[in-house]
Amino acid sequence: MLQRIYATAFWTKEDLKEHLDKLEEAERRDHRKLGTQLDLFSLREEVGAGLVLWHPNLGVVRQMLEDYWRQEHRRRGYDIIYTPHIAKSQLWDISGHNEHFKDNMFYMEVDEQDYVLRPMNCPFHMLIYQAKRHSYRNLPLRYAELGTVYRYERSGALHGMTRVRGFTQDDAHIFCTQDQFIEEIKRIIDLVDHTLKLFDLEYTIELSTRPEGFVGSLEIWEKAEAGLKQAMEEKNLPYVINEGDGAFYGPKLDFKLKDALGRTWQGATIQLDFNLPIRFDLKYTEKDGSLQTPVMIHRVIYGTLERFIGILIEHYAGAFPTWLAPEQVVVIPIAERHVEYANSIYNTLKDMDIRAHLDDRSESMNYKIREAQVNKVPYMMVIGDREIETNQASIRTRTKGDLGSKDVKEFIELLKQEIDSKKSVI
RNA sequence: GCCGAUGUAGCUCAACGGUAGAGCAACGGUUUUGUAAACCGUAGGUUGCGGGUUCGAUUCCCAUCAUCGGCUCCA
Repeated sequence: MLQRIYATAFWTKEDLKEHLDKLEEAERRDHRKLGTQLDLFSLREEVGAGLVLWHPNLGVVRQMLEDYWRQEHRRRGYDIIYTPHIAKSQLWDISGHNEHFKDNMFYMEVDEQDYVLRPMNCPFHMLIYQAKRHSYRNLPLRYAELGTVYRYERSGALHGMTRVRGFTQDDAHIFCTQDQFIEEIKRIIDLVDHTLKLFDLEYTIELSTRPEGFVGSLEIWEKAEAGLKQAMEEKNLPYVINEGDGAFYGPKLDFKLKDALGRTWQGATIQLDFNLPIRFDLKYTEKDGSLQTPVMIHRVIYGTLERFIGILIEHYAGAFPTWLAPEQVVVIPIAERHVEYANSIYNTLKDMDIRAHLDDRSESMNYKIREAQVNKVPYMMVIGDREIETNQASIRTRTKGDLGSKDVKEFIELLKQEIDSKKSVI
């Protein structure tokens, strides 16, 4: 009989202590723990493994990410589309998913027809492309969708929000000519870099090249790989090459993010696809009138909202920057006679579209402050006799503590600036 | 899916063969407070679900679902 034994060894006591400190910190930042503590999300046995319930607090964070995403995509020439979450099995025969991913898909039968809960969005996007004739003149076409998909992941692979069975990809498919895809890839890299910088996330990039059993011509693979390398070099970004690790349908660039435990997670990915456009018989008319097959790029920026936000929770240790914070300000009247003035401040905040809450419970100021701190609310406005006299508010931040009294109007202006710029200014 | 572990109140945990207990949260009351927890009280559980062993199971056994650590796989 074989017995497996795991051990971790250290040369010195200091190394051991460092390791233990790191574990403790990782536990403190664990998104699953913070998910309960901060009332962000839950998983329920009766719903099913790997299916996330987003609570109102995390709903706010998601909305902010989605708003930012839509704005950036509109700005960068994407068309936003919506497609169904299920499709007849026939569609997945065309795409080849039934052949390759059968074990990972959810099937159902209705009216003696087989349907599939979609594991990917691409087939739908290609059908939209197919809906009309295309000319080289209107390429590239960029279809984007926050597409929710379902994949039957192995039970042992599930992990909090970062590895689940139902998730929303911030997906897009770009249809372009062979002369355009390098430029398109550079544009995507820009968007990824811009987005990850916004969250102060560090990443590493991996380029995966042609595997055994690839589809498409050697010529286009070489052009594609060279194109990806060229794009990386022109962007002056370091990357490592995973020789032969590309998908059978095309080479790809993967952006890896780290969680609190130092584990790396796949985030953004940019994949060239020489296969699906052929399977779906996609065409466009070239200058000379001939019909050509477009190059398709699959790409995600966040990857999935579930995983990305899980990583963000750990990255910020639950203390979201003001623009993302579920609750941005708590107004704390010290005694009952301060509630009226506090309420007027609260109404002003609300009118300014700032996520605020008036804590007018008959609890002590210290209790309210503690609760706001525990909930990691970025700002507290404490209101007492002094503040009412001077038309001010005593400002406390979750990180710097008491900042003293400030003019209410001026403070709200700063706060608004901080939210709009998505950067800390106070 | 595999190897190992765990599942007790909303949360964090205790009790471990003799009809479940605390703190916090919730609710009611008192208190009106100056920068991280005022005080008193009330309520809350077929111990994940199903079976078995036993006079008796939260406790032991089996199965199942879920979670956790690792492997494999992936966004």
